[in-house]
Amino acid sequence: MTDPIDPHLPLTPVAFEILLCLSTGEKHGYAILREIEERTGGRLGLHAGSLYRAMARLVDEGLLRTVEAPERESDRRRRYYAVTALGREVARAEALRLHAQLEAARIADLLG
Amino acid sequence: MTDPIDPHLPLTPVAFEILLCLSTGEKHGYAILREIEERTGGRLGLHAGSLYRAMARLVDEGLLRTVEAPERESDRRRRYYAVTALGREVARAEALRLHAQLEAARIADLLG
DNA sequence: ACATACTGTATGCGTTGAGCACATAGTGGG
DNA sequence: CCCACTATGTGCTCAACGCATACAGTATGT
Repeated sequence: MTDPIDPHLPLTPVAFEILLCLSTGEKHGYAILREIEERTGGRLGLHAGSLYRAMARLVDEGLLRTVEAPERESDRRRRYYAVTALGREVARAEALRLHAQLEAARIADLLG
Repeated sequence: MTDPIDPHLPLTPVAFEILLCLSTGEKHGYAILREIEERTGGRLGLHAGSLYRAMARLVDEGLLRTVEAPERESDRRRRYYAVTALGREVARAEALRLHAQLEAARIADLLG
């Protein structure tokens, strides 16, 4: 059978960050931008343009989907996104791949 | 002061794999190819062309350097590579970045 | 009411990195 | 001496991102 997950790997750093961010709840683009900026301490210089394009692509690939804005939302410009079941599986597979890589890094004595 | 490490991050998955591989000793390209193929179980479909081009780029950026072939080497086609001091620092920084990402993944309950 | 700054999404342009096919040469076994 | 395998490398193309820029909605101050 053809694996629905494998062809999406490896995820780009940007794509993986987005999926991680949305794994903890539905959010709109700009909120994701600020969250990643804060979590990485600005180390991953993520530009707005890159983010919105990446999200559009992820929707296209079926890893994300757009959702209705929550009830109390006042700003009608905001577009909310959620991770699909497939997106969650892909993110999990990517996390496992990275985990294996870090095992190798530990063996190579790059970490403590 | 200008940071010599940051501008290299994030590394591409291919570049990081190569640096990891060479962290455990000097090797030639094809050996790296087979080692990555085996370690990732073929999941990272690394093509020869991508590998050699990536290595040339890493040499250009000062993360790798070419070295003399070991004494007992019989196949004169082989070109040996080693990680530079900068390359090792960059690989370490990338490993730390990924480690932080995986922490976030664990919080998002993507891992066990 | 109006100016201004900030929030939020999006597109145009150029560069870079990788997939894939292919080229070419050296090595070793039957 | 074939032929398969090892080993490195190039041409073509496309995907993803950095950066600049555009533009609309929102909030704040005077």
